[in-house]
Amino acid sequence: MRSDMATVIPECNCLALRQAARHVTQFYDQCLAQAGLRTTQFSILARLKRLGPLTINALARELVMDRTTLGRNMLPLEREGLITIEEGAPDRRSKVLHLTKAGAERVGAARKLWGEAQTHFEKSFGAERASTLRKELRAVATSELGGVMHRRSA
Amino acid sequence: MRSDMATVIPECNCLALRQAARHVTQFYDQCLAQAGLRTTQFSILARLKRLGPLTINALARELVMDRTTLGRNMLPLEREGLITIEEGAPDRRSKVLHLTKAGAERVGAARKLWGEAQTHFEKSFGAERASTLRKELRAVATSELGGVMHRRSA
DNA sequence: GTAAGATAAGCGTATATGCACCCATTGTCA
DNA sequence: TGACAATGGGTGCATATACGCTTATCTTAC
Repeated sequence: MRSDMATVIPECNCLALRQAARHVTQFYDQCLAQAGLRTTQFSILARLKRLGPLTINALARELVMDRTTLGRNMLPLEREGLITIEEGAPDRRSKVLHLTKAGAERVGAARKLWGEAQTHFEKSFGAERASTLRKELRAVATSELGGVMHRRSA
Repeated sequence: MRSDMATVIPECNCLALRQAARHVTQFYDQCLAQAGLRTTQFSILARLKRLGPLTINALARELVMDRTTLGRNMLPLEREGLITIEEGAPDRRSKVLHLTKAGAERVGAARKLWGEAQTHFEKSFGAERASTLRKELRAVATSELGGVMHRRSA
C-alpha cells in the first residue's frame, strides 16, 4: 500500500487501474458491509432503482460489465429476494430484472453508507480531483479499444 | 460501452474505477492471450523478474493485492512451471517466490504483446493523458483510506 | 528459557470476472 | 414461408478477489 522510493514504475495502464480498483473496492466494500451488500451489488441495485426494470443485456451495458458476469451476479440478489427475474414481455428470449420492495429498502440503507464512503474518499483524495478522475475513468471505460475480434469480422 | 445522453452519472468513485478496470483488463487480457498469460499473471511475473525472489507478503504489497489473493494466483503459475515456491531462508514461515527460466521466457514473449496493448491504449486515449491518469491512479492506490479496523482497535 | 504477542501463510467460503460454446427466439429476405 | 443471420440468455470452466479463522514460526519481555 505504500510507494517506497521511486521504485513504483508500474507504467502499465491496466495494472494501475486494477491496483486502484482493488484498493478502493476494499474500502467501499467494508463501508457497505453492514448493509449486507458488496460494491458491485450496490451498483446493480442502485442502477435498477434509478432506471427501472432492465434486461440483463441492457443492465450489463449500463454497468460496463460482461453479460455473463452480470447473469451470475444476479443470483445472490435473487436468492435474497432483492430482485426478481421475469420473462421478457414482447421478446420472450429476454429476462427483465425488477427491484423488489426489499431491494429498494436495502439500497436506501446502503446509500447512506455509500455516501460516507464517498465523503471519506474525497476528503482523502480531494473532491475536485476525484471529479476529474471520474471523468477520465468514464472516458477510459467508454473508449474504443477494439481488442481481438471474435468470430467473424464484425 | 457507450455513454448515451447525459445519463451516465455514475458519480461513484469506486464504480468508475471498476468499470474502467474491467474494460481495460478485457483488452489487455486479449492482447496477452496468445502468450498464455492474463494481465494479473503478467504483472506478477514481471514484478518477480524486475525485483528478484520475493515472499508472498512482499509481492502482495508490491502489487496492492491481498495476500491470500496472491497466494491463490500463484498456483496456476507454479503448475505451469513459471515460478517455484521455496521455503524461506532465515524465516521458515515465509515462502519465497522464484521466477523460473521458463517463466522468464514467458514474460519476455508477453512483454512484446504488452507493449502493443500499451501503444494501442495510448493511441486511443492519449499518451500524455494516460501518463497523468497513471499518476493519479497511483495516488489512489496508495491513499490512506483507513477502512474498518478488524479485530482490536489497532 | 518461557509465555505472550506479532507475523507468515494456508484454508474454507463466497462473490466477481469473462471466454467458448450452446440453445431458444426473433428478425430478414428472397 | 422457410432458410439464415442476429440476438438474448445459459453453462462449463478457469482465474481473480478478499474476509475470517487457523496453524506455524518468530520476537520480545520477563
